Amino acid sequence: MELAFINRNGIVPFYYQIQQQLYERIRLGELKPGDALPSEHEISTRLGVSRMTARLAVKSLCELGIVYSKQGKGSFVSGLKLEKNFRQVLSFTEEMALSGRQARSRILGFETIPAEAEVAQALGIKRQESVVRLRRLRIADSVPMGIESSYLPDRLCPGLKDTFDPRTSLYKALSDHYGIQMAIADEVIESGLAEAEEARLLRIRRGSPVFSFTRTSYVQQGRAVEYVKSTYRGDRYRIVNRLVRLKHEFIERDVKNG
Amino acid sequence: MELAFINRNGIVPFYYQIQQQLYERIRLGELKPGDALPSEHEISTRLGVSRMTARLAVKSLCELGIVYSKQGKGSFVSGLKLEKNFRQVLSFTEEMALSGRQARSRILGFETIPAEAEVAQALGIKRQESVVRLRRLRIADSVPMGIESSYLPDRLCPGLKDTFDPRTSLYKALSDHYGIQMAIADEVIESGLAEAEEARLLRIRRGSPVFSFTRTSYVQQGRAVEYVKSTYRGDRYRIVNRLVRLKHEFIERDVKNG
DNA sequence: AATCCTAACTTGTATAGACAACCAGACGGG
DNA sequence: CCCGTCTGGTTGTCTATACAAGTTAGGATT
Repeated sequence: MELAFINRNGIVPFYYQIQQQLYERIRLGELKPGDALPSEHEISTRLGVSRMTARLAVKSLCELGIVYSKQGKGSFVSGLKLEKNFRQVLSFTEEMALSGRQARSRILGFETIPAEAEVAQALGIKRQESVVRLRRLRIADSVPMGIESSYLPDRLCPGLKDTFDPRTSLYKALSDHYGIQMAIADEVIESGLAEAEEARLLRIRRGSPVFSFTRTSYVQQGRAVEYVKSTYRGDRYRIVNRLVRLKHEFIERDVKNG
Repeated sequence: MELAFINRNGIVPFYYQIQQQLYERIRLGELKPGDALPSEHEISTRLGVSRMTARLAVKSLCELGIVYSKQGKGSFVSGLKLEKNFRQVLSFTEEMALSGRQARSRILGFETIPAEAEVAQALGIKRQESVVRLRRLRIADSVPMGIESSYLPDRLCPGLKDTFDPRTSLYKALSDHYGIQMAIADEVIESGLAEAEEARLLRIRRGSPVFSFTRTSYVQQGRAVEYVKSTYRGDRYRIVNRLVRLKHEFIERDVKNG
């Protein structure tokens, strides 16, 4: 186990390298659910970093729900497999990779159109302003899972249609060609029924249960850059989430019944 | 702005007090969306704590999506409102209170029964072992929202039926009478269709879209103490979540499509 | 034998300081 | 005027250390 100072992205922080090493050991099954991670002290002496750096690595895995720490005992691998990550903005492919599935996409449509009211409001632009719409069928292990329609203001990413390589990530294209980096996303999840066209594409019956996701992504200045409406199969897709009862409750108001 | 060492829960960490103070200033509108927070240096000198402590306070607000930080510039209030907290274990009433609604419950059933296979497996007990089942209709602003069935091993909370006051929280009863404190919960969310009895209770049509929640709650030792199956109306209930894009991407493997 | 207590381990909080990376505005030379 | 450079301020990472607090095992005491 060695720390490299450099990778293709330039300098990589120690804590991040340690985080990756630990995750790799978990992913390979060397550390199984319930197993204790090396203690912060052991990591720090073994790798020659300070305990705070080792701690940062473990803490970042905690935030992802992959491990949990108990004061006085140690840090342990949590047995929960995340099928949907509720902490990070992840692309469909990243999400599937986390649960060990092979993701593919089929582009259903890619055009520049005037924004309809709902899209304009979400993106904070005028009605009829040009937006790019990218419609994709998302496929995991050859099974169609969902339909995603992404809307982006054309002004922010002119010529996206020409520069975008469908084999790469949309987020990567936005970052590389336009310097746009997503920071925060708000997501609304609703339960609905498959409409005719959705049912056909997803190979399910009309009226089958589906998830409807509506996601608005923002850059750090708070400006919305992407609005996504998705429909996912209710029979194949489910959301797994781990909730933590915080030591110090963030919300402390007078809530009495429960 | 002063730091108190003690509150009703005992000693409260500095960083948490600072976090609360900052959040209060945001909540009251003293710090508006887009405004810069005091710099870590300013917080540390003004309050007489180290910069790392001030940083911890700001970072915890970042994780909640309430503020964002930019290297070289500062930390800023993000302009987004949080409707539902997806990080903490919250009871129905707490959840409704957060979105400003009045919550009520009607007890549909409360009995001690032998555990069926699904319940036994989730709770890690033998089949046929006694479990308490509490079935409640959850009502928000006089509108029926969902049906919750909680299962608890009778062994862990003998006599719950007698001690439980339906007007108070189940979690509070478990904590007060049995010393049981929830620490972690794993939740699975699925999309489904309302069955006949559910539809009747929720006053919706059979076959309407619903959310199915399955939640297993654990105490810190990792033992399961509660298994909850819920069905919530798809037309009235929705999940709002905020996601954060991490600076260093967690997944760096060969993810090509996105 | 049962109980208490201590020691050694863990994570949690906090300090004081250092340098790097990044940003903006001021300043200067072309 | 334009364009680098400098400079001071910010967050990001990291070190070394210290003590608090929770857990566990084993030894001492009763």
